[in-house]
Amino acid sequence: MGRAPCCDKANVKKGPWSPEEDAKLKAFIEQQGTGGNWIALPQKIGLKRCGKSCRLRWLNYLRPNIKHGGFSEEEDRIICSLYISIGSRWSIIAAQLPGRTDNDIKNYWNTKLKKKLLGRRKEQNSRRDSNADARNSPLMDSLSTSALERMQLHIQLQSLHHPLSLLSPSIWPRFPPLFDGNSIENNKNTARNFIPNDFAGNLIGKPPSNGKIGTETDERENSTNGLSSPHSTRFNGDFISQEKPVANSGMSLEAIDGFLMEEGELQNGETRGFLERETDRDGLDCFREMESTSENLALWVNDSESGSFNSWDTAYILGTEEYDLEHHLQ
DNA sequence: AATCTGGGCAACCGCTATGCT
DNA sequence: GAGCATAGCGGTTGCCCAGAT
Repeated sequence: MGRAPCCDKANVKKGPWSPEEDAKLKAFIEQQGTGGNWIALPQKIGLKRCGKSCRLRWLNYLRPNIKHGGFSEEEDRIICSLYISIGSRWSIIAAQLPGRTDNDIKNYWNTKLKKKLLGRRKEQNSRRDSNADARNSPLMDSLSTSALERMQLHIQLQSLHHPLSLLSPSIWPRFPPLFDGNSIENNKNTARNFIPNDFAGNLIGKPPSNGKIGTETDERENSTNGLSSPHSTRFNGDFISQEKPVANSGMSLEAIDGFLMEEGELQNGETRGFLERETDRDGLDCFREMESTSENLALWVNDSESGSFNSWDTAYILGTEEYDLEHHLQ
């Protein structure tokens, strides 16, 4: 027998929220909080809504200090930086942008930012075709969509800086890391080198107590009234502050700025001061993923259900020097 | 003016993680 | 440890609207 539904689907209203519903929900939560039980909340206040729907409405729309639209360039860069590093972990990305919701960022990325970054330089298509053999390899097939997308972004970035590099028959041109020199500590090929500092220090620094690869839990509404601590994210018990945006991100904002170059600069082959180092390509976990696929598959956390790899999880493993791999693999 | 098309965004769905008994 | 309820997350859907035809 399957699990009982969280609500009576037949008697639950769907679709857009009315101002009256918003007012009811907002007033109740502001006065009494969620009571730690979203499922029971709609009944308490006489809303014919699913508890999950109430939670989503509160988190994404009614919660105080929510910002909608009008993303700044600084926010663009942070989103790009984190997406390239950790992929579509929207809740984590949102944690670094106070007032922004994961849904908002996800929509913004899917509808605007991604196109902004990937849609440039259509004339580069023929060059990319020259690498078709590499892209069609079994190795590439085993990579997650997210990793491929991030790799595509990085390759594009590479092509901007070294236009001839994509003519190379090798799929492993030298990919300079997307970091400034300050964040690279001892070049130990750890995730600390490419995960923004807050993550490296507070999220990756400790192995999970249960030996499982980390999962993150958004704690924004876990307080009793759902109002306090609107920006703290838990990762296996370690909290990171969301009050401190990644201004000191390990990934140089100037590097991300390269994504946002205007077409004229591209045409002129100009760059704006990113990708100065030529030492390695370990700056991005999408490449780490590729290497792992061919050589170190055992290090990977393979989600056999979905068939996808999780590059953030890998970043966790590789980024934790003291982490016991054997323990993880047991 | 009517219809079509695509973008933007709110909301929903399904799955996994977590906590409790 | 098992089973269940709930929370949370990310992907997807579908509606609305503006611009194009």
